[in-house]
Amino acid sequence: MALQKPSIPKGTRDFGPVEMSKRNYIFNTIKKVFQHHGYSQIETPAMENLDTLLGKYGDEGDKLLFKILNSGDFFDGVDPLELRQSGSNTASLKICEKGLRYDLTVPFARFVVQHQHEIEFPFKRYQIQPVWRADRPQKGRYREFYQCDADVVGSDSLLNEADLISIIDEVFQQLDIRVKIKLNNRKILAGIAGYIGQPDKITAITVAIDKLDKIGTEAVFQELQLKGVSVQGIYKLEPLLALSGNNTDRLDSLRKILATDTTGIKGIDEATHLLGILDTLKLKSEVEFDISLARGLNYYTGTIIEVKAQEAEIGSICGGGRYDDLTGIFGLKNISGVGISFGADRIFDVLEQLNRFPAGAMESSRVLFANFGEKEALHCLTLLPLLYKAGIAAEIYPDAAKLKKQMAYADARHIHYMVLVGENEMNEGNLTIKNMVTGEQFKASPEELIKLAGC
RNA sequence: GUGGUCGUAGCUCAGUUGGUUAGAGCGCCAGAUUGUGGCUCUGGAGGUCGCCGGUUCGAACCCGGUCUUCCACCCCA
Repeated sequence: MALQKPSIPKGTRDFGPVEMSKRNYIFNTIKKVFQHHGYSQIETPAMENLDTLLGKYGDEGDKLLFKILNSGDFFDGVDPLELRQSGSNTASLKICEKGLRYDLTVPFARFVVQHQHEIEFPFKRYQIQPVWRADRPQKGRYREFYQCDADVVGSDSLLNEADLISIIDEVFQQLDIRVKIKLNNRKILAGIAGYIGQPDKITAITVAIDKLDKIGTEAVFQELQLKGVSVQGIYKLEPLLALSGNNTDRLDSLRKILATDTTGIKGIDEATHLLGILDTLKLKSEVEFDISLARGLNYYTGTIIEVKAQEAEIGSICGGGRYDDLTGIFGLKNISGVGISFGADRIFDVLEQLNRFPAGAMESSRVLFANFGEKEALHCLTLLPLLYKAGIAAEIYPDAAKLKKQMAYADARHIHYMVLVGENEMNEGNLTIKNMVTGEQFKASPEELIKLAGC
């Protein structure tokens, strides 16, 4: 067999020990905050039935689904002629019944409906798992990446939104990333679409104005025209996008403009109420009400949340929102949910860029016993359990290699203490401890080692 | 899905109009130092120039295809 060059699929990555330490630092931080706020963990399978996934993310989303070819003879019972004529998209549905999950929210909705009788509502769950998108990779954009989701279903109280936003605030506080939390409300966007007389164009309008700060007002108007929004509509839209003042000012102005639109007013009420709650929470992060925030996912119906890193140029690192009827499609009506999703991989990129991983994020042993030979090694092996019992990560170098090599190994792995027990130490009944950071070296007892390495 | 871009040592990258034996820094290994890492010095190993094909007396260099990387759209964490 010809030697084959090993490789992994486009848009996927391997993670080495150093990267995993750093990733675990992110996951652990997020996980801990989720748990403190009373969320319980669940997991769902990597693959879902395709009909669970299809139609939940819009046409674009459907295209980005990875589909899994049926096992066995997938052509069995399929008319080849019909297959050929139906086009590759439709054809794929005839030979694939499963797909890789695209996010964690839809599988969660499925989970809630399927297990509704075992669940205590309101149900607060968190989930940290990879998702897959058949997108074209770019920086900060992968085909396999992790999402860290927290959702509350079965309660439409805005306290849930506030709780999730304070989670966001806490997580980024702990990770030492300065962020801006942007808020909007889908009902306001619907109200705007109604106000300018084109409620049917809500998607086109939201997608277009979402690009406002990126491409500017002119380009947004051009795109709107292209999408069939009338000139009068755009004329009415203009002052809305130009609103100024603080969050409250802008909401108040909006309230006057959208006065006759009940949906719009409801959205404004929600946003105002939420901002009021957040005010009393005294968050560390800046919270901004932003009318141009749209977010693509079709299922959002109320609050929309997006988080941007202040110090790094990267897409959003966390997003979320309220969806009133996600479970409805699976047969469970009147269950409202709200959730957020941290993009762990982008957060990784931000921390890497800002060099903000703490030194302690490097997981490694704290103590390395040098190996001077069989007899000495056995002696060290009897000491190791003492360290383990004290919760200290420790190991012995497996080979009686040159000390130089063993020390270089400790150095490379950032091991803090090297313990030397050779013939002399064994006879004297003590240890030589070398601090690999300061370089100082001294004799001590095992108890002193534990005391030293333990803190 | 559309348009572009990149690929040379483990890593970051040089490599002249196509011309003999493809280089550097870092890293790695060994020695200077038989129980002492980092710093220094000396030496060494390491290459299908992404892959396949074409043009040519001759290709890392030119052409086509393909895979990968990154970028702009689209969309998104």
